[in-house]
Amino acid sequence: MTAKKTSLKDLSDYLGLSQTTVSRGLADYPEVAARTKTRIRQAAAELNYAPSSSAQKLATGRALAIGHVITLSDHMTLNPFYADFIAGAGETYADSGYDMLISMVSRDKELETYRALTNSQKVDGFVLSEPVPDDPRIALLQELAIPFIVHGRTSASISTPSDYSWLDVNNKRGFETATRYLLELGHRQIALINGPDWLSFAQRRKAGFEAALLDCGVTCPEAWIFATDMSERKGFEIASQLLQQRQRPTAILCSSMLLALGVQRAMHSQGLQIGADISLICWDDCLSAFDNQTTPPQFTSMRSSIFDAGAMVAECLLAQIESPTTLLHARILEAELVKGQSTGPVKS
Amino acid sequence: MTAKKTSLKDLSDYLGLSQTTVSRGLADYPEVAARTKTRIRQAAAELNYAPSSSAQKLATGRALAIGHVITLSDHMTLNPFYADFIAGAGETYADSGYDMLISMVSRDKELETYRALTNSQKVDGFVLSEPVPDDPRIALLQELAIPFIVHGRTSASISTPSDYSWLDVNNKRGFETATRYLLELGHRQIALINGPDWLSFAQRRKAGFEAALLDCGVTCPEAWIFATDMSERKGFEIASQLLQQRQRPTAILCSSMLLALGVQRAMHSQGLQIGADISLICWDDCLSAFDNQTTPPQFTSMRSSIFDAGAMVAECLLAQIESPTTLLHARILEAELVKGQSTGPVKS
DNA sequence: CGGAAAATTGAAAGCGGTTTCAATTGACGT
DNA sequence: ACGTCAATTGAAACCGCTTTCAATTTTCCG
Repeated sequence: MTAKKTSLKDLSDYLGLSQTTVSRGLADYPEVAARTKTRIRQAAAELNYAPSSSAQKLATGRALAIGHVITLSDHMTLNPFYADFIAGAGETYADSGYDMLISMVSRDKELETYRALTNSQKVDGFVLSEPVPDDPRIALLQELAIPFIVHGRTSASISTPSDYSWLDVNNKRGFETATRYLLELGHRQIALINGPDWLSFAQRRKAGFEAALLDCGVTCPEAWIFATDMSERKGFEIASQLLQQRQRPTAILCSSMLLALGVQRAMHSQGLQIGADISLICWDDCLSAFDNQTTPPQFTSMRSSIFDAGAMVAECLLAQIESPTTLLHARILEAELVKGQSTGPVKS
Repeated sequence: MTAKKTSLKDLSDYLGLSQTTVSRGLADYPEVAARTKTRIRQAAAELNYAPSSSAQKLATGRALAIGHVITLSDHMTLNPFYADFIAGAGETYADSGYDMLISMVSRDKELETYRALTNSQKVDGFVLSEPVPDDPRIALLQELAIPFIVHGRTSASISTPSDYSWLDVNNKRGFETATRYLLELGHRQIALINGPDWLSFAQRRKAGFEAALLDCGVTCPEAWIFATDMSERKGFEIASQLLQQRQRPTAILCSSMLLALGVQRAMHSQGLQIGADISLICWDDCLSAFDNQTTPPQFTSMRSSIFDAGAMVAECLLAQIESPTTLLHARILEAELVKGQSTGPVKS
């Protein structure tokens, strides 16, 4: 019943043309007569022809695919930020005819996976996420000489030219701005619930937080700075503990909306009014599952769409792949302070 | 500097053997002498040889890849459930040497994408998610004669043999059990906040809910049954409205923990105590970002790990691909009722 | 030691495209 | 009608691996 897949040969036989001409016709080469092209296209559609991707890859050497290697941590957690990021990137790939290859591996197989994907030529490039300072993946990919781009960056300052491509949001300035805003509102007792402290972005946010405080001569006890997984539950647990102390903060800065939801729950369960009793600002990645887009928004936040970031990262990478002469990309995005209902002047 | 990728030919030349033997040696064919094999392996490691995947695909006809086509809906939302599901499947693929190919496309390009991936032989099979009754994707894939498995199922009852493979959780029984539990606690005014009503799983959950009610002669006003996107915000909005009615439910059943979090926020903001004033049961997919695993759990829920489901689905599909004689898989999982802090006897 | 059977290894034909270089066809000017 | 040059089309090599079938080498026994 189901005839075998039609190959180029089938198609050319059917048309009474050579494979060469048909191949060219489909690729829209100028030297093929217009009439022939139409004929070819029509026959292709008729026979439902699609070139075998592997044959194409073999012949051209291009895989037309981008790799994302995701490490499932110990608790097998795939964070929702990554999901939105991937969605953004994926859309761009699809629009450009690229495929997205995702490898879920444990951390100990991570480097090996990059190497294998590269050697077997399954992908034309990689996107790295969640860089850590001095990330070994970067060194490896440079050695393998395969194009890649980092979402985030390791440790270089913005102005230092780096030897790899990256696109990052200005985490430091973002939290500096947020902190300043709290300070303007009169807050002096501010706690920070940050992401895992080995990640570069978390380090930068903390730096921004501290810079703003320092600038105003305000200090924050070490015990009020938390580095944690960014889950609702952690937000709840940390805030619950924080709010029971005799001396408690009048404002809290969270590295994600998930954490903020947890904090909110803790506040509610202790009968505290968000915005009135305690102010809260969170980073808002504009995740589709947590939209903070009501007017006014539920949370005052530093907003920067991670979906859009995914799309931009993908674009840069593809540009780099398609024209190898392209210089490295290094780009910083600014997050926007969005005033919502979760902040207010400090209670006197 | 970076030498060209080593090919099989390079390797065999280096060893003074034929490509045939080297190829066989690497694939561990029995007819290759043990000593030769070791020599080959060693040289391969030395030269950092990895076969070109496209050449391999071309020669064997197997892509060693599974496709997941994800449609970004109008709001470009990628739901977090899917992320966990994918993670589970991805892990299985990686363990079996398969790649995961993800295509993010708009809904109108969906079918076309399945067709293209199949025709270009980029994948050996597909995993479908979120089936709708009479899903056109199923018909298409059957026509294309490519292996696939559905997470969920269309409309057949459990016992009816279906003409495609699927793995589903018993949504109907799950919500029937949950509803019964609420009834046992004395609740008679129960509202349902369900997922989008065109999705099969939502229809089944609703059926379970109604079956349990009917069984006890309890009725639920149509206005208390909601079909909605499963986001925190929707949960909040719906519950806010629901709780302001003069006659309000004493218990609420939610199709996801995300919705439950929103409901919880609405209750808090109206000064209601969850579990005491109003009981709440939600479906818990064990998403990594929302763990409900404290003891006792925050929410009473019907629990069934979607990560595990992803892994199981992947296993079934791979089995089907590797031995085409394998019969279709059709398997149902039961969700577990986990009693948490969000339910209590009805207030009299 | 001779020869058949068993163990290894190789040559070459695909797999299904792309691309180089040559061949054919057609148009045009004289 | 004929030569010339541009416009089209083809033949065949090649991409890197698998696999069929044949060739070669060993091993084993009478």
